[in-house]
Amino acid sequence: MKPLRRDAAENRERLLAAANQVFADHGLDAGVEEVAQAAGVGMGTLYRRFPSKQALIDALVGNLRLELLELARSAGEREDGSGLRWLLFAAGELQAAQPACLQRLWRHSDVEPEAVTEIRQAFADLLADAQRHGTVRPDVTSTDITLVIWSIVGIIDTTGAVAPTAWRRHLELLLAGLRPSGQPAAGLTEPALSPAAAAAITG
Amino acid sequence: MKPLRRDAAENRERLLAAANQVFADHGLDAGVEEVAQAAGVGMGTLYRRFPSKQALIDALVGNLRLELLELARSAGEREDGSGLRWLLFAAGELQAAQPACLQRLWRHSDVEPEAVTEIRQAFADLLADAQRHGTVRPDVTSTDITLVIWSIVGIIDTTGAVAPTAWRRHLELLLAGLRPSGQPAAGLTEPALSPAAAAAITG
Amino acid sequence: MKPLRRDAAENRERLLAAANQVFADHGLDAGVEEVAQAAGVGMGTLYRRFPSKQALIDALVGNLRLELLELARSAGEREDGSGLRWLLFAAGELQAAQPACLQRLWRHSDVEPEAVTEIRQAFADLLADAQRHGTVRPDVTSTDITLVIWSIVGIIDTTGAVAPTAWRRHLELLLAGLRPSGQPAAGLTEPALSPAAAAAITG
Amino acid sequence: MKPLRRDAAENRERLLAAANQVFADHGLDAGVEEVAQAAGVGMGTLYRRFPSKQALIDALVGNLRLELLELARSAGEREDGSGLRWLLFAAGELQAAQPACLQRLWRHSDVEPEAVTEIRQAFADLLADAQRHGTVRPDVTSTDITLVIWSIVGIIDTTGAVAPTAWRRHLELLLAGLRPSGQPAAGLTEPALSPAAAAAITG
DNA sequence: GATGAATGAGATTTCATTCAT
DNA sequence: AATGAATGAAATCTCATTCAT
Repeated sequence: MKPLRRDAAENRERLLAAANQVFADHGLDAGVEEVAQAAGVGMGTLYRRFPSKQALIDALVGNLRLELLELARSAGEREDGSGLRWLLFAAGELQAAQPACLQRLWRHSDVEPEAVTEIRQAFADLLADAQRHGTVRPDVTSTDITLVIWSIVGIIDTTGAVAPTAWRRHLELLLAGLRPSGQPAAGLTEPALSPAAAAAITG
Repeated sequence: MKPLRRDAAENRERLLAAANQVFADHGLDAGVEEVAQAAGVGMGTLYRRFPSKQALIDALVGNLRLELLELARSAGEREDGSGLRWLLFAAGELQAAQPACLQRLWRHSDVEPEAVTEIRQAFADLLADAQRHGTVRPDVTSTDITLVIWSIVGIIDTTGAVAPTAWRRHLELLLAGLRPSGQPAAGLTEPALSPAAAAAITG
Repeated sequence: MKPLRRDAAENRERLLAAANQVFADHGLDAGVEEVAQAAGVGMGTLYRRFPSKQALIDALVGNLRLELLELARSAGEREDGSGLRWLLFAAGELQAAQPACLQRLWRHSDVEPEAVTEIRQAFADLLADAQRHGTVRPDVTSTDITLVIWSIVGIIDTTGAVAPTAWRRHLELLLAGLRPSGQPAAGLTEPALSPAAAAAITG
Repeated sequence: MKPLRRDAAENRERLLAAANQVFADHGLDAGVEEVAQAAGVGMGTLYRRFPSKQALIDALVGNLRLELLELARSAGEREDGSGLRWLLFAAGELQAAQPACLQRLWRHSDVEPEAVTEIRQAFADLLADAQRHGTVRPDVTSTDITLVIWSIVGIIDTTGAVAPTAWRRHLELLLAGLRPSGQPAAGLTEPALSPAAAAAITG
């Protein structure tokens, strides 16, 4: 596993960036040739770096998982019960910024499986922490948080192209649903999706 | 637009049912030949009924939109403020039962546009009704409800194959987030997604 | 395993014939597109009949093996000790006429394995018969006959394009080598390869 | 045509040796990259020494032809009529030891054409010598000997990987076929191909 | 001179769509 | 009208050859 030559490493990065762009714009069905062109390299270079289209997608997924892991670790350092909320927003930002393979991100695949496990554990710990601090009702489970993420993915998947921050307000509402019974709901600070945008999305 | 002969109409229905099954099982990338086989007809018949694969998908989308419209109209007849909640659950059931083209359902397309408009209006009315009855906080907008639906779509898309009812609990949490500040949160009656299922999905 | 429609069966035959021609002329490395064009059909038709290039080659090999089996059975009906000689010449003719996949014909592959077994057995029986009739020396084994065939394959492979009958005289010499010690050698009735042809082959 | 620097000459030899190995193991379709790796050099070095894959193969062919020429000259020094037999066995040994490009060895190509001519002439002379000594029947021609060689090539090509000496017994039989009518056949001293090996080859 | 990354034409294979039977 | 075979453009992937380091 020797390190890549500098030019090779550059091409690898350009390919990943191009793939992110192309797949985000045209979906994972976009041809690899388009990716290669967007990266400014030939087909052969793409296939030298990534032995198959799947491997290219996997690399994107893996990168994203690792970035999420970084965020999860950062969130774990907070000790005031705000880590869960912080991580959910941070994960949303990351996913909204890199929507190329959202559909594969949380689907079974063998890329960086330890990262997934650790992220899941981090969410569980942060949930417990939040519940200890009384900001989340006690009957919420770890898998409820998982669903929160998948819910956000669904929103970004639908609205991302037109209203890339619409998910934030939805997350606020979700978090309001998680608060303990007695605790008063905070006001919604994020703006709602504009009706015009909603109409543009749905047709 | 003369009516179809009876056998032709039968073929049409069988094709739609087969498409629903096949696309739900293998995604929209599944081949049209598989659909024709599942319907027990030849390719020529499929293309006589639907001039393109896209037209077939559009027909599924249109049907679903019309069914949702039916539900929306039913919900509108409720006058006790419960219509919004009822419609959201009913729409979830429908979407979980027919996950073939969820991703296209709420994307721009010219199939049954009046239905979409009317559904959107129905949600707006039901929201106003709920707010009038004090079951939803007043700063929730109509597009917030739209996002609730897309959120549920995201959940079903991810969990549907393994845990087809997992979305219900999430919707309960979401609805809890919509409740006015003073109103105490109800207990969660739907079961949470099992950790085993979550692990099976994510890998 | 329903029978093919007439037109489909025709196309199948034309593809096999075209493949025989193209592979014989340009080797197995020839592109499948060339085969399709030679058959006068589109690529899709080729791949509808044969799911891969390998399957196409296998079909050729299988056909040839079955034809050889027919010959072997015919040879077995002779009871005057001449069956071995007859079969060797007949197999030579067949192989010289269809040199497309000689190299795969006798290599391990799972096409019609029973045919191979039966052919091998036929040769063994014919050898024993010839030895009983005193036309082949007793220390010749069944695998010696196998090598005779592979030897002929080598000749056809090299000379087939220029001198498609050159193998015959070589087979006469080989058979002379198999005769019992006392038996006088017959005259060579087949013409020798012309020096000009040999020079043309070797360069 | 200045001589190569010592290290360059070394690289050339290592490339030829590697090509012999790789092509023998995986056929001439093996990639040039594999050859370069086996030789422990980079692609650029390979292409500096040999301007194309064909040139590399040609070099192997040329070497083999020159080695055969050496053998032919040695055989010519024998004056007891045994030269032909000796050369055929020696050529067989050489070809069995270097089976990388047997199929090209006797095909038209412009590498070392004088060697080919001289080898052919040597065989013709040795044949005449053998006939003069009465060890080969008079109606055998020079091209018959050529076919003997190609026959051996066919055997090695098929059996070489499993039974690298199987060709010897076949050559004995062939030589028996060449002996004059009156001369008694010698016993076969080489072992026959085992049935197990034959089965392993054919499948 | 040596290296190995980059190139891109060409190979195999798929599949939405058309058309002869 | 129904069938399913035929079509061919487009996708993924390979590899002999070139070229920047």
